[in-house]
Amino acid sequence: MKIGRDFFLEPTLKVAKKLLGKYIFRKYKRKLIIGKIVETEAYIGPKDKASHAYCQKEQSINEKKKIIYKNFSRIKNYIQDPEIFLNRILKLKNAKVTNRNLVEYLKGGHVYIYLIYGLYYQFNITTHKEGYPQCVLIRSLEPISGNFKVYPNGPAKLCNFLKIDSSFWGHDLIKSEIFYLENGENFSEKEIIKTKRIGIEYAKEDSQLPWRFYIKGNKWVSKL
DNA sequence: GTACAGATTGAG
DNA sequence: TCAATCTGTACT
Repeated sequence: MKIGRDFFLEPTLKVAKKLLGKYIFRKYKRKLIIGKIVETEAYIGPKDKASHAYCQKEQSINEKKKIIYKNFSRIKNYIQDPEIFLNRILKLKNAKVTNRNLVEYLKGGHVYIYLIYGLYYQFNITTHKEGYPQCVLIRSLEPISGNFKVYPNGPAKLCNFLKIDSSFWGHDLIKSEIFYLENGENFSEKEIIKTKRIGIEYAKEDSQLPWRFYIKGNKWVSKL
């Protein structure tokens, strides 16, 4: 069964754990690529120093508006009332808006994908209510169907496996017929390993938060 | 305008 | 350990 909107509207840490064991379906060239999520990380902006929505210096309202207007055509299909969307973002403190991270402010169930190091894509799913920049980074999949020569055991590698790129920026996983999630296994707290997140040393004390989750004993969890 | 770091990866 | 080289930020 396809996963619906409500699944993604819950608190981000809960969603990050619930996503373990769920299936990602991707229709590509008349074939179905399937992967089971085995590793995730939560990013809870704007208070989380590791989040793209975190800013040390407050961004001006005019600068935020400029970026939202500039990118409006890219997100207009995913919001109901532009006025409400704008006001929610503008009243949030210490929240940064960029051309890249704007989709993080959409309600749960949308795709936040971006290029990192000029080479690799990172696939995140937005969580929580509209106006709050929170998401879950999908770090590793267990391949169920697809090209088994392309290992999906890493955040960039799984994008290659799923054949997704920046064209999916903002994509709605709930309404989509070509890229969506299906229900799968549920894991208890003791079957879920919690560690600090990877590669975010710059986030100071927040780099130590236990917001990375993976299925205990699963061989497809990414290597460090 | 220029410099630099980053939610990574595979090769050596 | 390093290079691949895009995007955002903090400087000049």
